[in-house]
Amino acid sequence: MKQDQKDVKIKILDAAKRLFARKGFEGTTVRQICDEAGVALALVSYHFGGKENVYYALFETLTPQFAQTTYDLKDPEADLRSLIRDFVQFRIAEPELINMLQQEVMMQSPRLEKIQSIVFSIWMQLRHILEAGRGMGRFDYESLKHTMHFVFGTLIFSRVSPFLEPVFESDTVQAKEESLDSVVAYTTRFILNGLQCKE
Amino acid sequence: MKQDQKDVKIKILDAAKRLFARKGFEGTTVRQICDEAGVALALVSYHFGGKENVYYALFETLTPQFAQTTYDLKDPEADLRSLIRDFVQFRIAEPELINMLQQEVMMQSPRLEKIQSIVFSIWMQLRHILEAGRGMGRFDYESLKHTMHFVFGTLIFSRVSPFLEPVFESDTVQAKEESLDSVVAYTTRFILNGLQCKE
DNA sequence: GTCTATACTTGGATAGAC
DNA sequence: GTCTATCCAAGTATAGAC
Repeated sequence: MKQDQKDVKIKILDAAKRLFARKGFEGTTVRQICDEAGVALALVSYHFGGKENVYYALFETLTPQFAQTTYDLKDPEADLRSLIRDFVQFRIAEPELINMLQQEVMMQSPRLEKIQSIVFSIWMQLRHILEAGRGMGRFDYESLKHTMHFVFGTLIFSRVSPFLEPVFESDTVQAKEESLDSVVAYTTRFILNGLQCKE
Repeated sequence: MKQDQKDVKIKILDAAKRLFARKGFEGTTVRQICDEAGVALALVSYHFGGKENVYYALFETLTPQFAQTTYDLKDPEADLRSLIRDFVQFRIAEPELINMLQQEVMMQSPRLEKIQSIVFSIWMQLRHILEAGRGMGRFDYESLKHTMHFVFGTLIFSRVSPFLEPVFESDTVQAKEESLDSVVAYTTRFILNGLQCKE
C-alpha cells in the first residue's frame, strides 16, 4: 500500500509525541525521534527546522480543539458537564499531549509562551462557569483559585503508570470502568459533588 | 558567621532542588547546579559521585516523612482528613520535591524504581482508607482506581505558575486563602464532598 | 526528499594544582 | 576540600551525494 511511506512529517510527529511525553523535551534527542520514526537524522531539521519546532507543531493540532467552544453560562452545571466530557475525551484520545502540556505548566518552561493561549482559554472557561454557578447558588465553594486547581487536578491527573498497577490489584470494577462514558460519569460525579452542586 | 560556607553539600542540594523542579532531570546541567550553588564544577562528582545521585539524595529526605504514618482505619474520615493535612502541609513546605515526584511518575522515568517505595506507600494508604470508608458506608464512589486518581489529582495539582496569575485576577478571597489551615480546609471539603462523605 | 558523513557545541566527569 | 583546565561522549544541525 502506498501509505507505508506515510508522509515522513507524520512519522516524525508521531514518534516525537511519544518520546516527548515520556522523556520530556530535553530528555528527548533528535536521534531518538528519527530512530523511532525510522527516518534519517537530517530530516527533522529539513522538515521542521529543529527539535523545538517539532514540539510546537504537536501543539498546533491542539489549539482549535479547545479554543472554539464557548459556553453561554445560562446553565453552569450543564456547561461544566460538557467541559468535563470534552476534557476527559481529549485526555483519553491524546494522553501524550496532555502529558506534555502538564510538563510545560509544571516546569514553567520557556516554551510555555507559545502555547499559553491554549491553557489560558481552558482556564478562563472554567473560571466563568464556576463563577456563574456560584452566582446562581448552584455551586458552593469558597476560594475560586483553589477550586479551579481542584477541578483541573481531578481532570488532568489520570496518568496510569504501569508501575502503579500493583496498587490497584484486585479492584473489582475493572471491565466497565474503562469506557469513555463511565470515566466521564465518575469524573463528573466527583467534581459536581466536590462543588456541592445543587440541582 | 561560620555558616556562610554552609556545607557545600547542602548548597548543592538546595540549588539542585530548585533546578530539577523547574527544568527536570535532563534539563538541568551539573554546570547550572554548581553555578547556582556558587561552587566549582567538580564538586558534584566529588561529593555525590554524579548528577543522578544528587537527585536521589533529594528524595531521601522524603522517605521517612511519608512512610511512617499508619492509619488504624477505625474512622476513615478522620484518617483521610489527616492524610490530606499531611500532604498539603508537605506540598506547601516542599513544592519542589512534589514537583519532581510528579515529573517522575508522569514520565515513568527510569529513576522511578529508586523512589517507588515512597509513592507506593502513599497510594496504598489512600487505598486502604477509601476501601474502609466505602465498606463502612461512609464514602460513596464506584471505581476505586479512578477515585484514587481524583483524590491525588486534587491533592497534588496546585502548581501556581506565575503565568497563570492573570486567570485569577480580581478573585475576592485572597488574603485568607493562603494560610495552611484554610488551604487544608478547602481541600478537605472538596475531597470529602467528592466522596459524598456522610458523617 | 532522503540518505551518510561530518562539523560544531555542550554536557558529565576527571586530573592535578593548591 | 576546593579550584581550574581538560578529556571524552553525546547532542544538534548542516554539507553534499544520490
